Formats: sequence, structure tokens, C-alpha cells
Amino acid sequence: MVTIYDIANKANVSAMTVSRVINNTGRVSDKTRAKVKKVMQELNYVPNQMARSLVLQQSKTLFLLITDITNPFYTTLSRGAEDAARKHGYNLLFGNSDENLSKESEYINTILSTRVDGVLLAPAGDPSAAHLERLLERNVPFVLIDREVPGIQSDIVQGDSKEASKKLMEHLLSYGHRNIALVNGSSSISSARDRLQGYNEMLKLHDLSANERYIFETSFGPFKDQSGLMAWLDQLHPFPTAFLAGNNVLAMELLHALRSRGLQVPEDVSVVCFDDFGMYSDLDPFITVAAQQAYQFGYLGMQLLIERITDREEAGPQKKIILPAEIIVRRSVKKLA
Amino acid sequence: MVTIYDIANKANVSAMTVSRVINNTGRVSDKTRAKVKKVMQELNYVPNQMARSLVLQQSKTLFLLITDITNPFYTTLSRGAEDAARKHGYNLLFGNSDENLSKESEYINTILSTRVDGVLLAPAGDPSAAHLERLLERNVPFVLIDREVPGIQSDIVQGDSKEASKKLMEHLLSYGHRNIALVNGSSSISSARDRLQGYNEMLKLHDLSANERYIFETSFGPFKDQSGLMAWLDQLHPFPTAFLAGNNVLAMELLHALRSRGLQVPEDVSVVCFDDFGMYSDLDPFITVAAQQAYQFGYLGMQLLIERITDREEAGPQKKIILPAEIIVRRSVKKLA
DNA sequence: TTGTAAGCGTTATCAT
DNA sequence: ATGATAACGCTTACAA
Repeated sequence: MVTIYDIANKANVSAMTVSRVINNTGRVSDKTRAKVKKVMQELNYVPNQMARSLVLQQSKTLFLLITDITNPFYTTLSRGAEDAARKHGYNLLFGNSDENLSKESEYINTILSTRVDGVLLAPAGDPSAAHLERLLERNVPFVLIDREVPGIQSDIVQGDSKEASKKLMEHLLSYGHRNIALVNGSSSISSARDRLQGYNEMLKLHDLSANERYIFETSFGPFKDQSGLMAWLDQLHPFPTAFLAGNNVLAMELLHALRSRGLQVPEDVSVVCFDDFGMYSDLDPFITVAAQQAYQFGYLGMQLLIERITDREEAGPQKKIILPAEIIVRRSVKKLA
Repeated sequence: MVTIYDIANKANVSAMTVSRVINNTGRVSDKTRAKVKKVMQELNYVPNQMARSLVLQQSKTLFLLITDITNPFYTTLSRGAEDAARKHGYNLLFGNSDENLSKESEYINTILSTRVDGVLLAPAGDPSAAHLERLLERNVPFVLIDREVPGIQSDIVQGDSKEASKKLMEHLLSYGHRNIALVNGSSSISSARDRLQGYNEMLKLHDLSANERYIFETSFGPFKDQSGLMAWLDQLHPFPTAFLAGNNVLAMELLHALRSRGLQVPEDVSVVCFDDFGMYSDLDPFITVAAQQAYQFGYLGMQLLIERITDREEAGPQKKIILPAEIIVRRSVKKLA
């Protein structure tokens, strides 16, 4: 591997001069600069980022930890985060926790030992607090996306889940639905709780009794065949006329389960959900959704993170960005007589 | 930041002893070991991976460069790669080139300066050869996925694109279609060429003349509204009864364009494509596809890479894994009278 | 304008 | 079983 010293030798200068040329710092005569650059070219020199990070005490690398790489909400979010990071000259490491706390914990190890400058992450749930504490101890700046964690102070970019949930419910209710079931993510996740709350509040507002049986709680992802979901559907009576799914993955699992029971959407049963389907939004059936601004979650989150890192000293107050969702009415909801 | 010396001081041993404890190398008395471990706990010590990499001359980090993070083929592939990497104790860095050669080039810079131990990548196209040469110069092991690059020798995991293309065509032909158009990725990409070849060979086999006009070449992704595609469709006559799309993104773009022309699939026009839709496969319309083993592309590719790195000395012959695709017949193809 | 020396946090080598 | 020293490739501080 060619080092700064190889360049220095061949160019008959000191390593320091080479360093200066590389970083455009200090004064170097044009002649020397040209000579050094030429040698770097010849030897195909590429600086060793690790050596540099070691002395600089910063890696110019950020980490993005998402919970489901197969979910278009997160991949679109990733694009946003990537764009923002690169725009500011940071490299980006990705990790994928699969909504799994122990995988998340492993990634926290990686993050800590890898000495990244900061982390943008969607926590797997409330117990992630322990992982975040480890970041805090080490003074690793982080920004939360999509989910808050009780007991943890930090910048965060969130969706307005409760409000969106209410709108989705409003839509169903206005179409005459009264028996509405909820397929939701784990209640140890703040966004799931907010969605549940919106659901309950709208039921109450319409003087409908909340039926515990109508609520099914499972993982937000990744997608799998849900035998649990099937079993739950089997024991439902009266069978709901409509379902609200806590995210797009759950909507897919639900659709899958409904189909295997021979039920058509929207003819036999109506479905709405959180999150749009990325490029698949053009596929039938057009599900009515609360579309979140996935790209912005990533882009803005990354911006908050970079600000935090840049203005490290002036701690400043915690920032919270709440992104509204847009209800896109398509045709997965049937109007009841 | 607490270092190995902090531990050493507090435990009244040398840094070397701490290092031995951390890495379980050499001989350390149980008593000393226990003492050191206790101090590490107390001080919440996490080794500095960069310092370690610097001396070890290896980072235990691999890089995965894909071309479209919004494409489920690549995200599923990523899961496979991630699983394989972690299984062998490697960390994984992701990058996303967006099918864009200059973004790819930037990532090659990152890869080089970051001193990763190896790279698994889907090249953006034949011109990627220049980038791969840079890896070769530096002796950075790499494995190609999905696409080969003329002039570059390397291990590779590929799909059997030509064969799958023929099967897809066979399906269309057997349903009576004769006017079949192809929406394909750039011909500077080997897989696109293979798919075109399969298309042409089947036409020839059935004594159908290849109509240049029936072939539209564009980017494999990421998804966008395709005004070019629209324009192309507009000047097509006779209008094809069926379309073969070179991947799932193109299929979506095509569907989008067809829909805006008021055409239904399969009633008005038939569509088949490469790559399944991940969890969206359950959405209507069920497109008939050549499903590739995305997960295996990543998993096996990563295995090849790790083998290469491990047996670095015994160069061994280039390995080539060809994964067949499975035709999944759904209902996007109409039987013609 | 250029160079020398020390140090970033770790491990390999050689002593003891 | 444990420790001292040098080295990995680079940059900062200081000197010339």
C-alpha cells in the first residue's frame, strides 16, 4: 500500500508537505505542489482514511440504522438520508435491525467501535432506551426517526401518527364503517401507540365501543406469512367490514391473509393503511393510505444530525420535526349502504 | 474517550495485557483477566476499531454497492449479503449508485480510502470497468453481482438472463402473442444484453421478424415517470399485444404509462417482466414474472467474497455462479384467440 | 516554504 | 504470565 511517505520520498519532500498538498492546508509553493501531485498520480495514492480518523478523532462517517430494508418507507427514507449526508461530505454506513432488539444491540456495538461521528436511527422500540444510553455515555450524537423513546432526550423527526390515524378512521367512518379492526405494530413502539390512540379516539368520538378483540398486535416487519394473523381473523365475529393497518407491511400481510380466506378488497372488506407503497402504488388494488413523507424523514433527520455534530458545543434545545401525512383516497374502501 | 491505557492504569497492568484479554490471545492469568474485565466494564470500554484496523491492516468491514435501493431485488439481495457478512463476523457498509456511473465512482473513492477488506457490487454498466481497474490496482478483492463487465476477470453471481428471457417469451408466444415489445435497461449492461438476446432468439425461432421499433431502451431504475416511454408508446403501430419488461422497475413504469393511456392489463395488453415484487407480489395485478433468487445473489456473492479474502494467497480460478430464474405464471397475460 | 517530532489507539515482537 | 517498544499512516505543533 502506498503511503504518504512513499510520495514524500519520490517527490523529495517531507511527509508533511505531502499532507499539506492533500489537505490544501498551510503554504506550499506551486512548484512543490505540482511535483507532489504528479507523484501521487503516478503512484495512484489514496489517503488512508483510518489513519486520518485516528488522529483527527472524527471519521466523517455517519451511520443510518433502519428497522426494515425491505420496506419502501425505509428505503425511500434512506435515499433522503444518503443525499443529505453526501451533500455535506459525509460517508454513510447503513444497518438494518429487522425490528429486532438484539440485532440493534449488535449494530450499536459496531457503531461504538467504529467511531462514527453520529447516528440516525429508527429505534426498534422502547427497550432501545438501553442502547441509546450507551450512545449517550459515549457522547455519540444521534437523531431519532419515526419513533420516540420514553426517557430519551434527542432531536427527532416524527410523523403525526395520531392525527393521520384519525383521518384514516374518519374516512372509514364516513363511508359507513362501524366494525373496524386494527392490525398494528408492537405497542412498545411509540408510533404504534399513537396510531392506536387515534383509532380509539375516533371510536369514542363516534360513540362506538372499543372491542379489544378487534385489535391485533404484531411486528411492523419484515413481511412474513402471518399464521397468527390468520388465527386472529378466524375468531373474529362479527367480522369487521374494514381494517386499518399500522403500516404498509402489515397491510400486505393482511391482504395476503384476507385473500387466502377468499375475501376481496374492497368488495368484501375494506382496507386502509399507513405509508404509501413507493413505486408499487400503481399496482392494484389501490389501497387508500396515509402517505408519509419518507424521503423527508431521512433528509431532515440527517440535517438535524449534521447540525448537532457541527454545533456540538452550543448544545441548544432538542429539536422535534413533525411531518404530517397525506391521506390518499384510492379505492380500497367500499361505501356501505 | 477511554483507551486501553486507561484500563491498564486502573487495573495495574500493561496495555498489552489488556489487549490480550480483549482478543483472547496469549496467556493471561485468570485473576488478571478477571480484574481487567471488571475495569473494562466499569469504564465502559469499547475498542477503537480504527486503531485496530490500522495496525492489523484489515478492517473486518466489507462494502456492498447496489444500483437501486428502492428496487426489492436489490434490497432482498442486500438482506442476503448482510446475513452472510455478519455470519462471518464482518461489518457491512452499503452504498447505492442509482445506476449512475459518477456516483459509483465516488463510492469507489470511499471504498479505497476506507480500506475495506472487500467489495460486493453490482456494476452500473460496462464503463464500470474503469472503476474496477482501480480496485484491481489496489488489490481490493471484489465480487460482481448480477452483471459482468467485459475485460474484467472476477468471481461473479449472475442470473441466467438469456434463458429466463426465452422462457418469458415462450410463455407469451404460447398464449398467441406475436407483436411483442421489449422495454429494457441500457445495453451497456450485460444482463440487459442477455435479455435482449433471449428476446431476439425466440422471435427468430418462431420466424418472427425483429422490429427495431419494438425495443425501448432506458435505465433499469430508479423508478420515475417516463415521458420517453410515453412518447415511444405513442408512435407504436401496430400496437403490441404484449410487453416484456427487463426488470420490475421498468414493469412499473410501463404499467404507469399504459394506465395513463387507459389500457388495462391483461384485458387490453399483456405484460411480463424480470424479477418478482417482494412483498408486493400479492398486490393486483398479478404480473407474470421471471423471479430471480435475489436473496441468494447477495448471500452467495458475499460467500464468494469472503472466501476470496480468506484464501487470498491461493488465488484459485475465477468462480461463476449462475442462478436460474423461475417463471411464475400469474394473470397479466391474456390468451389470444 | 518546508521539515522534525510526537502522538492518535491498537497489536506484534521480543524480553523478562 | 506480563511488559517495553516499535509500528500502522496520518496530522498538529513547533522549529528552521
